[in-house]
Amino acid sequence: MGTRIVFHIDFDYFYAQCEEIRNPDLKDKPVCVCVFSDRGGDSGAIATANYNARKFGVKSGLPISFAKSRLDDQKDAVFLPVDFDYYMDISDKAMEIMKSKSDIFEYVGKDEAYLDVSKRVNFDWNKAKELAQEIKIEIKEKLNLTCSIGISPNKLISKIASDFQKPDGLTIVYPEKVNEFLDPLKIREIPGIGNKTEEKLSEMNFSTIKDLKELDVFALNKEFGRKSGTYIYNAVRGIDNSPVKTREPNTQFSKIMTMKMDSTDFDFILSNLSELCKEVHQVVLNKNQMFKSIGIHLIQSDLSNKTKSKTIKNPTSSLEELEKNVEQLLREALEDQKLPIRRVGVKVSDLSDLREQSSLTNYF
DNA sequence: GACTAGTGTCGAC
DNA sequence: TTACGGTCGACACTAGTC
Repeated sequence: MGTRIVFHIDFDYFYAQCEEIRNPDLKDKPVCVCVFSDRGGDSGAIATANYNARKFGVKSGLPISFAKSRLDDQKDAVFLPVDFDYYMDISDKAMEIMKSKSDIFEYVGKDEAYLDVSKRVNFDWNKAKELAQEIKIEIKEKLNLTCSIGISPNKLISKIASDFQKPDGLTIVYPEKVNEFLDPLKIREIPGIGNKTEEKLSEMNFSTIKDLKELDVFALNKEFGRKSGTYIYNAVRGIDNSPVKTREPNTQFSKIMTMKMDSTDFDFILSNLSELCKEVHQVVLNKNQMFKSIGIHLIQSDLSNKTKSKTIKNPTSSLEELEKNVEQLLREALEDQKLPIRRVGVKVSDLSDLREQSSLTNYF
C-alpha cells in the first residue's frame, strides 16, 4: 500500500459557466453573476465572473457598481442576477458523477469536492490520472461543464493543485515532488491564509512558501495562536493528515439581509429581523432540527460588525420563542447605538434532531 | 484547570 | 481611491462557574 491519492475538483467560474451553458452566446462576452441586495439599483456584490470579465479586474466579492465601472468600455458586458436553483441542479448532477467514481466523497460546496480514490486505482498514480480524465470527460459530455482537478497525496496539496492550472486544468503533484511544487508558490496560495495573515507575514518579509519554512513552530504559534500556527507550520511542508470524509450536517443556520435603508429605529429593524426569523425557522423545520442558541448580527453603516447571542435553557423549534429572543437581543444591542444599521442577520445554532424528541412524545 | 457562554475576527466560496 | 452579498465554520480571547 502506498500513499493516499486524493482529488480536489473545482468547477471553473461556476455560476457564470452555468449561465454560459444556458445561453452559449454569453461565452464571448464578459459575464458577471450578481447578488443584488434589497436596496435596488446596483447595491450588491459579484458572486462570480467569467474569464472575459476577469481580464478587466472583475472578481467575486467586488461591489456591482465597481464592476460596472471597470467594464464601462465593454458594451457587450452582461450582468445577471444569481439563479441558485438552476446552479444547484447542475451541481447535483456533477456531484453524482464524481461520487460514483470515488471511494470516499466529500462535498465541500456547490462547486467543489474532495475524492479519495486510493483503493479504486489501487494506489497507482497513472490509473489516477486516467480516472481524473474520465471524470472531466463525463462531466463535459453530460453537462457541458468544465472543471479543474488537483491530484496529490492529501487534501491540502490537491486543493492548491486544482487552482494551479485553470480553467479546465489537471495538475498532478507526485509524493516526491511536493516540496518542489510548493516552495515557489506565494504564501497566499495556502488555503486558510487570507488577506490579514498575508499582510502580517509580508510585513515580516515572508513572501513564498519556501521563505516561511524559516519560521519554527513556536514562532508561528506565538504570532497566530496554537491551532493556526501549527496548521501553517505543517502546511508549508505539505503535511496534512485530515481524511477525506462525508460531509457532516450543518451546525448552524442563518439569514442575513441588507435593509432598504440604514436605520437606528427599533421597530423598523425588528420588522426586518422578524422576516428573517420566519425564513430561518422554515429552514430549521425542513431539516427537522431544534436549536438552543440564538444570535443576531448587525452590520453598521461603516460596515463594522456587532453581534449578540444567547443560549436558552431547552432546545426549541418554536418561531415565537425565536422572535421573542431576537427582539430582546436587539433591544440590548441598540442600547447606546451610535451608528445606523445597514444589514441585519439571524442565526440559530446548537442544533439537535427534532425526530428524537417527537418519537419520544409519540411513545408516551 | 476544565468547562461553558458570549463576542469578535478571519477565511472560504 | 469610493463603491459593498449571503452562509458557514474555525478559533482566539474573556468572563464566569465549579
